[in-house]
Amino acid sequence: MSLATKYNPAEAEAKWYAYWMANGFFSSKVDPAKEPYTIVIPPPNVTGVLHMGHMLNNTIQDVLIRKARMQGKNACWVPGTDHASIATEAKVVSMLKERGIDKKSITREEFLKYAWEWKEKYGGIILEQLKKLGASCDWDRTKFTMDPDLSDAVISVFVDLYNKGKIYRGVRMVNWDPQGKTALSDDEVIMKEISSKLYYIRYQIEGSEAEYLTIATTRPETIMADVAICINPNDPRFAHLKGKKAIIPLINRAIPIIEDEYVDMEFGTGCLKVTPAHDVNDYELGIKHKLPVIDILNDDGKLNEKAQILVGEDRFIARKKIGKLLDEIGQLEKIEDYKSNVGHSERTDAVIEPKLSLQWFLKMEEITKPALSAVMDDVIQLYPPKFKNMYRAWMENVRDWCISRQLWWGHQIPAFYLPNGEFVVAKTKETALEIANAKFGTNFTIEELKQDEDVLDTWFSSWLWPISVFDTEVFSTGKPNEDLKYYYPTNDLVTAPEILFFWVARMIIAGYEYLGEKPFKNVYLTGIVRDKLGRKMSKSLGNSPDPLDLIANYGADGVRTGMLFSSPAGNDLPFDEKLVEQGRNFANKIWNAFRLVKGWEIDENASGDANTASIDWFENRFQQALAEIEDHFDKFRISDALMATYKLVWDDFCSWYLEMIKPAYQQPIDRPTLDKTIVFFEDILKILHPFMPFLTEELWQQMRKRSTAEALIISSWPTAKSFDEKPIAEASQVFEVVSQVRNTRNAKGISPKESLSLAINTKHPGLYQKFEAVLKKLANLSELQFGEKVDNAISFVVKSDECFIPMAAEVDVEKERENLSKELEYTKGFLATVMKKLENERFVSSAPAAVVETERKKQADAEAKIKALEESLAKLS
RNA sequence: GGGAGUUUAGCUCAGCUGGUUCAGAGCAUCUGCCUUACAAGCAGAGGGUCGGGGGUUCGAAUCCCUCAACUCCCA
Repeated sequence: MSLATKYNPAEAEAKWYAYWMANGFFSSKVDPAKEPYTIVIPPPNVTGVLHMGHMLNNTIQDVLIRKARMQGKNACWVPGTDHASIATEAKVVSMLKERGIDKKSITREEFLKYAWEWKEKYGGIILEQLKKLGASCDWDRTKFTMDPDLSDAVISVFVDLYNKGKIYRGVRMVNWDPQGKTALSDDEVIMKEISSKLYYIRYQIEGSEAEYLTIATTRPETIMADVAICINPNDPRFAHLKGKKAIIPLINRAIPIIEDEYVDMEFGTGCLKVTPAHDVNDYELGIKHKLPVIDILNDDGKLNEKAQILVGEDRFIARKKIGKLLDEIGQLEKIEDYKSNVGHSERTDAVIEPKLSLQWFLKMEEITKPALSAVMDDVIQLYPPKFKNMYRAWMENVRDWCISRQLWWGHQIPAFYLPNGEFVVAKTKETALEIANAKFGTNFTIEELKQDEDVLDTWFSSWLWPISVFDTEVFSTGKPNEDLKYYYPTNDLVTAPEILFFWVARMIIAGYEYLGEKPFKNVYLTGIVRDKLGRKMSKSLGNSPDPLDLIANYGADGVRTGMLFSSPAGNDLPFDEKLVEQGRNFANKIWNAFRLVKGWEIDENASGDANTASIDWFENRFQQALAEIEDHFDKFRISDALMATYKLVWDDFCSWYLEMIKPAYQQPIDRPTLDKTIVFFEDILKILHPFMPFLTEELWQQMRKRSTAEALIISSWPTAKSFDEKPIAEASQVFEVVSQVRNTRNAKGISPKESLSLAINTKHPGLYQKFEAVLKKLANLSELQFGEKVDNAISFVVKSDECFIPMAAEVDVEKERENLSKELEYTKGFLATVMKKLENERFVSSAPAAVVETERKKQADAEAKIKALEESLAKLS
């Protein structure tokens, strides 16, 4: 035996990945004769590194694509990355900072040069890491959202939607990240519960020295931006204040007291300060009551001169100082502890500042309609379907999408501002100039046009991904190319529920808007990978293992199966290294099964008759398991498909089948059995391949000499055939007898080496005779007899068959009686529950015939078993 | 505050439109084994009032009501 007792993954992984690549097995070309099966990768951040979430997500995609490939489909998995504006720009800014360069001191062009350098250096590392996992992407198709053609597509779409009147520019309250100095979409804001303080502040009533009202606020630093105090018109406490004015403390500016039922009389003091520039609700209120807007904060979150006091102070420092100042002049009534939900930037974690600013928006109301019905009508299927509700809630209450970002890294908005204060949207500056001069009858020069400084939200490019990876021109031409016609719509999308709205919904929107067709048929939503304590794995917590270390320690196949053991769709995966250990052990088990089979000598003259029953059983059992596995795959129950495969391989193939046909030590095997066993092994390698590509290819190639065209990765998936339940049931009855004999050994402390004899009192001796060789081998029996009564024996009952193991030593009759009685009691109890049903007239008359029939069968089985047990008991005396 | 989801063995989860010994699987635990494919293993075993309560039904983990706990989304 030349093979090591332990599988060494590292070597196989490097070898076979290179082999698959060299032979172009991952690549896909349009072929109308074949059915396409397409997945587009959720593009990871170009400068990111592989984390556990990617591992789970991409393992699932690879399982799906490898299976489809083996099923003869034209499998195409398109890889790529996105430019992740905010995250990447933040990284570049801090890289420049380390080099002593301030972003403000350099031009946009210089900055972009650094950014591209950064991208060239770190970009694509993540794709190389995916190869270690075994990802069988068509790497020739690798795309990046800022590739020139993909960028062109983004710009075309912007211009198109603008021309259709769906994109507009407007002043809106946005989520402002003062640290990243950019607007964020609602989805990029994370709400966190924060302990803060509620400040109770007194505002003097104008024209009355002693009279004042009190407001409660968590943001005292914004009082200088107050433009009104609002009371509820139904609130008797403040009726006397109607029409009067209040004076803002510290700056002594008088503001009107207005009335609106919006004010909650229960909350705080019932008086609300209205600050339209710094609160979304106040902004709406301001519009309703035609109030002015005073914005006292700069883009960086510091107070500006409109605040009059504390100019230049940071908002949080100002908050504390205002509190102190108010206290000094006696206008601070009290401070209470208070918990509130405060928005934080997903990227920088800065507290979000509601801010009025001029941004670009996409109107969502009309454009989302086909995308909503596609999911509601299951034209696009979500797995698990529970996410439909969430999807609908979002789509029905969707707000216009703020698509501009105050960044440089990304697609610069193609809007050009003219000296006359107007602007023109066009793909290029040249076109913009033509349009401008034609429209306004002007003679502007190209130098006079100034392009919008902002870039587009990254999602505004990735929402085109399932289209633009195949065809970037269709957005302007309307004519799909051959690739797009063939591969679109794609089949399955595998992604995280967190981005169901950000990305999945928007891809659906774009798909219908530009092709009138869904971008994918199925959306498989994975869970979040968490640590043992249930925390999300993150770099900042340091609770995530390095995926590449895991691969090095447990093998890619071990990690892949480990990730899938416990990850039903949509459920979080509480990661435990035990799982990948189990995966590794499984790989090793298969490896050793191979060592066994590979080590057998052949006796060409030997007959295989003794093994025909075993072979017949496994053939049917394999088909039964295959049907089950296919069903799991159809329903996207990937972990269940893996578990069914795992049990078939470990329990049925290794623990039963191989033991059944295994020749005695150093004895040869017969040719027919070996040939059949190798076919079984090959089928097993096939169904394992999507989960464990490396190990299976390695063993496949060692099994026989293979040509390139015979590689496992492109071999054909086993064909499902109908199967016969009978041999499966017969074998399981025989296995039950084997287990009972082993159990008896265990209970009596008899060594497995000591052979026993067995007598069975049965109406079906043929069943046992068929498996006689197997029974003798697996239970270590010297003799198998059929007959009525055996003296001094331990007995047990399987189905209605009495089994006796004669003992050399005296059997403890009382103990045996006790055991048999116990089982008799149980069976009688069971029979009673069955009879209760059958004696119930209403059950017999109202239950379906098949159900009644099974109950009758249960009755017959139980009665037979009771009879056998009673006979065994009688023999004990 | 509004909505959704979850609750089944120590852990992670199956259990489809109520009815096959339906109370399951994997892991973990316990017992005995280094039996020449595999100790990363082999052979056995134990373990749950299906969150609580009520109802519908011949029959409920499954359907309805109610309470409780946890999670997520939105405000």
